[in-house]
Amino acid sequence: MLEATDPLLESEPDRLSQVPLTALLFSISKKTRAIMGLKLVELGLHNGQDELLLAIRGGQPLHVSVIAKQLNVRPSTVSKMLDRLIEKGLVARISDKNDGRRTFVQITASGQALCNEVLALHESFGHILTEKLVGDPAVLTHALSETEELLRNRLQRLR
Amino acid sequence: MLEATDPLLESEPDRLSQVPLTALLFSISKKTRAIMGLKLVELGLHNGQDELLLAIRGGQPLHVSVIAKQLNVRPSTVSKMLDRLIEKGLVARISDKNDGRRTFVQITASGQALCNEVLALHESFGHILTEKLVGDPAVLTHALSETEELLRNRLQRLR
DNA sequence: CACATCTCAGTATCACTGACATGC
DNA sequence: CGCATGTCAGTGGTACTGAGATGT
Repeated sequence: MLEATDPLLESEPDRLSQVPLTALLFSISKKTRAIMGLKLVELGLHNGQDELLLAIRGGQPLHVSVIAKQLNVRPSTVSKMLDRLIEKGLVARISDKNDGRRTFVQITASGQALCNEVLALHESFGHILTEKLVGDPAVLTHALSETEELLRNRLQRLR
Repeated sequence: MLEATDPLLESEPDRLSQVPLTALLFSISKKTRAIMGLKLVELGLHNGQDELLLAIRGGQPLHVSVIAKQLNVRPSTVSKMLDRLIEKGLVARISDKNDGRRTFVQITASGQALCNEVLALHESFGHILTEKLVGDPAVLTHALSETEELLRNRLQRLR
């Protein structure tokens, strides 16, 4: 159906190969999100909470604004997410004694445990990706790596 | 930082290249969604409405359940999205005279116009992806194509 | 006082479930 | 009647804006 390797298509990449490329990228994004959403529900999580958990899995407390920057969302969004994660006992708010305005966020023991499950999920997801891959995984990784960098730069410029 | 082309990494792909691969994929998904979300707001759209519009851009009316299947969501979700898109004058509900239970969804003229802007957006997005790419675009397209197919199969099995 | 940080209230949207009306 | 299709009500989550509280 898709004939990316057809040399004829490369003669006019500006018009022919871009729309399919973006269509692919959008499709991949939506499906990745959808699949992860289904998997995360099994862990009792929703579609952005894993990212927050992973951000603080190191154990050292992070400030709300730092997390917000990392997740590319507003501090108020993080604050509301924290309410829910705290209710589940996965994270904790800790006041910063050096600066009363700031709030530290720390992962709890059960949050850490869940985090490991999330990581296992990621690994099994990677398994799916590579096990049926006919091409070289390194090629895919490299292509995705480049794509990710482009998007990261782009997003920073837009924010 | 990432050394995907290092042959040493390929010796044990099961453990070494999977987590980075999924991390990349997740990062790409989130960033694509974020960037598109920002762009769509400029068109007065939100993050899933473009997909619905594109689904019916052909002009021929589609049933709600068909659209739902295409977007991988429930018919009730589509129904609520329709309320909002109808309010903006982008789509219309049309009753099916052959089957009173069913509802056709058709794009309006202004919906079609907006759809073209969405497509232009996709094209410019593709431009971003390819213009700074050092490798062969066909390689990237092929890799993404394979990834998309894997995810599609996986999502169908989970649904 | 000006500024930073976070929280809170309110809004919009996606997506789900479950109940219901309608029609085959 | 049983089944399918779509809508509606309600819930829960992300994410935003803008207003406030608190502290530097």
